[in-house]
Amino acid sequence: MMLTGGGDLAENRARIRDVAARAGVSTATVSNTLNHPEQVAGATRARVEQAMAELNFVKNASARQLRVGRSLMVGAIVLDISNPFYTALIRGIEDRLAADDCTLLICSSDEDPEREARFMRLFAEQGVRGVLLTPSGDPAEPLSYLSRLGIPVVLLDAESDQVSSVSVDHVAGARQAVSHLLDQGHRRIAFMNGPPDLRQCRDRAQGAWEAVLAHGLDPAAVLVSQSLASMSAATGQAGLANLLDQPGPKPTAVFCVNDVVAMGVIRELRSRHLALPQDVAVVGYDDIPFAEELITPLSSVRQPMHDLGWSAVDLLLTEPDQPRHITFTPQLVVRASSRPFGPAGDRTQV
Amino acid sequence: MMLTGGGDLAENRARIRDVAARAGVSTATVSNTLNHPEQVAGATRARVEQAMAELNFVKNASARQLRVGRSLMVGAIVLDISNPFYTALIRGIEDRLAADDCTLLICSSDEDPEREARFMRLFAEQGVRGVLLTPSGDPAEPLSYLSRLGIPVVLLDAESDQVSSVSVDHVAGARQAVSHLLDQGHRRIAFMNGPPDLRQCRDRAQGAWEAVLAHGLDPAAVLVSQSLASMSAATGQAGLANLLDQPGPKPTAVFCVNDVVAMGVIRELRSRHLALPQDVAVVGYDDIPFAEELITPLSSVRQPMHDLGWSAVDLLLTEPDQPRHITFTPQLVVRASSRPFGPAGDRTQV
DNA sequence: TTGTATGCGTTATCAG
DNA sequence: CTGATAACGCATACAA
Repeated sequence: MMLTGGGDLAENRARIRDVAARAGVSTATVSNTLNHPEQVAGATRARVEQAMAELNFVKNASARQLRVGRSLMVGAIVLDISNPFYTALIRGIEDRLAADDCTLLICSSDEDPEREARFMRLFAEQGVRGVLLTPSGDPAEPLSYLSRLGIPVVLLDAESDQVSSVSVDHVAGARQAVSHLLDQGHRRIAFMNGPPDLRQCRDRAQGAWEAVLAHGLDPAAVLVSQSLASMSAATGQAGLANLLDQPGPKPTAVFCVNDVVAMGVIRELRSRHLALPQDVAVVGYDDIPFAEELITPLSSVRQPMHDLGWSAVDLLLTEPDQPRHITFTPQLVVRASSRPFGPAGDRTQV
Repeated sequence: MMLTGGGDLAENRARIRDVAARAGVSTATVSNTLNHPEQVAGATRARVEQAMAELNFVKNASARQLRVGRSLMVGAIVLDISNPFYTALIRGIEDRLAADDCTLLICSSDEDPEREARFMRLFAEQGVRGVLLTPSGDPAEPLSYLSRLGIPVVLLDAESDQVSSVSVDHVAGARQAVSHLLDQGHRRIAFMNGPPDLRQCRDRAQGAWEAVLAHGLDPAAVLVSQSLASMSAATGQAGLANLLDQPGPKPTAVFCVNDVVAMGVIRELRSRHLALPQDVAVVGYDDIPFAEELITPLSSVRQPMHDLGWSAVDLLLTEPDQPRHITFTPQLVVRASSRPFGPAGDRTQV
């Protein structure tokens, strides 16, 4: 009848029981001191607190969570933690989370639905209080998984009528970017897009299309699109190389699905000795902090990264009866990479 | 005697008990199917697995952890998650962690010892299997806290004879950077350093000093150092502004404690219409992916970010009897920001 | 090969 | 205001 029980890690870790013994009270009182201090007499509370200090008492979150059924953790899945856009988003998330003193379990799906599913399971096993999801593809599957388990979700950059979501009007964002390029006289515009599985990519394609139509031009003639398998500098560079190697008229401008891809594009332009913006203009998306510091400061569509994260958590923790949808409007910031005249180092808005 | 028990979250979540009932076996058999499948007969195992699928069974990590005493999570504290250096490090950490299928709990201390301490407590409460720590100051306190609780630690960019650590030879790194600037003829070099609480900052100061001595010059005359309260673009910019506003001879070169600070410095130079590198040369540290894409490609001391993270986890999970210390040697990458001749857009090494 | 029974550390109920 | 005690879901020793 020898149970091994207890792990090796917590060998000599003080439990509530030990604190109780030392303070000469019951475990219930210790627990109350911890969770309902107002119900404990000042003197006893002091004794208990002293005992806790002396024994280096640390709560056992597993035991607590097992008992109460929910944790103070929130899970978040972002597409790519290396992208400064997502680290800025994470800041917003953490700031709002701190107010409810929850902590964040962040995972980077790297746009891989399988990784995403794995992290989903992890979150479920951990009993997170909720999940913020930037889906790698169709959110239907992860959504039904979480809903079956009763875990609240807020979608980022995706929508569903089942759950709340926070989005950016990417149609408008892309429209601004492409309109701007058309205004500059560009009539052959490459669009380095991400995988069409991502709604934000489809929306940006839509916005680009609309902008061309609004200028009374034929989108099929003006836009030459390329879908990248993932959104990294490397794929952006390879994508543009591929596009430029095709026969036919070359684009005079490139609109990129995000700034990291734009960095790859710029790298490729430079390696071909194409001048930016004289030979080819470039506009990115996200307006990460590095955008304005690049060799040629990059025009970009700014998203309110911090607010996105903040609002998403707010929806999650507030949990309205009806799913709510918040939409932000992005703002094009024009810099030298798409402004043909004036000194390259010249800085303008923002 | 009505116990509320169980939380609201997991209201209708299948437990091992439910799976057992459905499969017509005992809970022990279900548990075995999960953790020791080889001990279960093929037929029963199939029945159990089917039942799990039908019920959407998800393990309860809290209960499991409470029983076995340790979790499969590892905690990591980085100084600043917005800095691409740390996201690259995190990649290395995750890659190694995946091999032991552990998951990562990442927190950004923002160089604040209080935040660091809070996360430390969180890790302890969660019963993490170990901690990777980039300390915000003197590691003595967090170290003794964790050791009291029996939680293994590996230090990053800090050392102690109590625990294993992974470092970079920052003395050598700074020496290379400053030697290079001296070789270019600079005799008045500003050093925008971080807080002296950080060992890596003290080491880099030491390396800078040594480089000047090695050139037979007087460090006090050549180096003008400034300690920034934190290492961000904003503090870097403010620091340089402050320094340039002082009376006396102006520096002709700036060595920055990291690339993000260098970005701020460059911003300030630009706002004063000082040309890079003709008026002032700049060298950064870390060689983040953006360094070579900046307006003027930035010379920087490259650290093996991925390997740093990977090795740290390896030490943590291997847990040698004796603390081990791994030291990497960084490598200066020279780019246009510190090379006075040749066209600015010219790219060389790497 | 499978089933029975027990305890991990905590919290909440209820009685004193 | 405090104490005794039963669960929370799971993994294990041991019996069958």
